[in-house]
Amino acid sequence: MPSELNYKKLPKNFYTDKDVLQIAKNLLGKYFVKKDGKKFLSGKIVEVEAYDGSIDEAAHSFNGKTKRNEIMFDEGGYLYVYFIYGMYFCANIVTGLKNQGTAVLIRGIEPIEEIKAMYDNRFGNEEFDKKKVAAISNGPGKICSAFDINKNHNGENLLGDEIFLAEGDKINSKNIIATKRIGIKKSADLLWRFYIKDNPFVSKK
DNA sequence: CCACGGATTGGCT
DNA sequence: GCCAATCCGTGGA
Repeated sequence: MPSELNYKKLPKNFYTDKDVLQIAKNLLGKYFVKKDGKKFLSGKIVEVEAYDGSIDEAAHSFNGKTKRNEIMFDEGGYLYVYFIYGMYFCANIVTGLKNQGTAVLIRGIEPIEEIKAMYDNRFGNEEFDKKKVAAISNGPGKICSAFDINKNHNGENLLGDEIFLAEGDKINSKNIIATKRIGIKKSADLLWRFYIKDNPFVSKK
């Protein structure tokens, strides 16, 4: 079990030196960490989707820069948080070079540290029900609820100490499944969703 | 088990 | 005014 002292933060070039599809796959197995006072909420990334505004109509960046999506046009290493369906937030990792408009949506996380704190963020301070653990963070809106991520975290620098990514498990490429992305109508046939085979915190098969 | 629809706000046509 | 990179409860098989 890792302690916060052991987190080895990913360097800037992790976010900038490869194309968004490669970075999406590389993100699987990495730790997502959010500082919460003296504690660190953390989990392992198990499901992601790539978005590329240069060729992908589903990307928020496809129609150019706006106030909402401007962080997607910055260089890699920032958090892009958007509000959806009047109720939920979703968190993305911005990748690539300035003005590229590429990012990776985090869709599934396996809780690692402070699981009860994340459970309470999701369900309130109710009695712990083991059967609900799988529902803590197996979806993009659920992740933001569990980690208490909202519009205030849009633009967060992932090289800082509030929210960052860290080295984690090495995932064998034969255990990475590629499928169509969830819940989009445009550019729907691209196989740009990647997840770790058989992990219970993947949102859908 | 699966399919369907309601919730509820802000961004952009 | 339309509808979205979602989630959850309901109702039927």
